[in-house]
Amino acid sequence: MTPEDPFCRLDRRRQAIVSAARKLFIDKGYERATLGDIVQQAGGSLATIYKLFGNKDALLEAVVMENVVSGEALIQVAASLRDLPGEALHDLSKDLSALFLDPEVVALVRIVMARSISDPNFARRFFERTSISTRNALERLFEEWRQKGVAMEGSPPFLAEMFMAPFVCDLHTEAISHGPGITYAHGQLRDRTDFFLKAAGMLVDR
Amino acid sequence: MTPEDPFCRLDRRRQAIVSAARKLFIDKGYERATLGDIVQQAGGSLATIYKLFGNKDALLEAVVMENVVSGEALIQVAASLRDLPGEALHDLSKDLSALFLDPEVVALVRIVMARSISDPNFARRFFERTSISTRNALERLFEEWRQKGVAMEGSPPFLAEMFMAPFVCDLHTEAISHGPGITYAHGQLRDRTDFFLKAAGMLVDR
DNA sequence: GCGAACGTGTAGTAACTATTACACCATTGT
DNA sequence: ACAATGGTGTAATAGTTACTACACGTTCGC
Repeated sequence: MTPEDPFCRLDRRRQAIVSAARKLFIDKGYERATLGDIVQQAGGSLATIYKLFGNKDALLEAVVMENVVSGEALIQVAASLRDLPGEALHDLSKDLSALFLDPEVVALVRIVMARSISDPNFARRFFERTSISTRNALERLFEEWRQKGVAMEGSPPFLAEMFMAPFVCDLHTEAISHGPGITYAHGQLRDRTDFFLKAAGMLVDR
Repeated sequence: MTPEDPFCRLDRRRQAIVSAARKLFIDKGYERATLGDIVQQAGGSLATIYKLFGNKDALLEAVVMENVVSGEALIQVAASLRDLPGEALHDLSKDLSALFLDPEVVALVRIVMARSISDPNFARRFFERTSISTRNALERLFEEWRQKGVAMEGSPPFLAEMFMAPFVCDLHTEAISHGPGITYAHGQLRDRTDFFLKAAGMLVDR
């Protein structure tokens, strides 16, 4: 009658706390979300939070690092499904924009950027596990293509940067303007990618 | 013996307060910078702050809005000094990157993004007076060139977005990674602009 | 010089928050 | 059933903060 996970109650509590904390940090920001709020939403007890995390900072660390998503996987999938680089990049631009504009991701970026003022290292760690990791994977992909003989103008790091810039720019815009979400006009993502392909000398004729 | 500005003491006080507040908001963030800190640094009295601004939020508003810088002026200057669009854009890329990576600008972006969580309208106003205003000016410039017969592929809004993306991306990176400042490798800015010019079909031969 | 407007300094208030301490239930292995 | 472990609920602490109230000194027009 107790089919509980092997990590019985404590772990469910932990998940409930992290989940409630994430919601509240996203809604009100780190400083304005109080531990009282979190306990009220997660149920359980304040003492449990301190047993599990030690302090509020560590709770934020857990919330953020458990929700870190890199675009690395997307890149590998897009590259493996498509033979032509152009097509792979078109797919990738759709996936990347969806990932970067996910409201939870945007909200996390806001929180981390706020925190970066008083804890620069924390922000840098977050940034390395998300954006930098994505850029590195893209860089490796360009390098791989180049070695297979795909024609391209510009070094892989440069191309990776130029390909990602519009998506990072969207993420930044969304995070700061706090708008209702960016929606792409029909063909806009395609135009972007074609723009990149042309400049990179990777556009297969017409 | 009193060559004070016409706006005598009160205005000097106001400037001292805004200046001290800016420094402290930048160093510690909005929430962690206390009015006590500000009074201590600016001299004067807490009562004066409340007489001048009413509350802490309004002080932030004053600090941020008095330091808003748009790239609009840079665009007009670059356009008027150079005849060839390509050369104007090369100049502009240097000026824009310098503006967007100015440590004070980056720090303000961090503060505003943090504040956007609890005051979305404030952040949107800031964003409109900086990034959007710059993009609009760039858009008008492309439109002007087009009407003068300059060949280009893509609509002015699209081109403006694509030209600005790498600079916004740098700003975002700098704000979140809190690094020691981005320094461009020799020729990197030039490569970026050439990359854009080629994709936009604006590269004059060779 | 004088009086009034103007800033200043100080002290106080009321609210809030992270963190700790501790006495109760509940669940579990035996 | 029983003790022990583990989580809960509550309450208290200690520190901080935005904001207010007020009496004192300073400046300025005249």
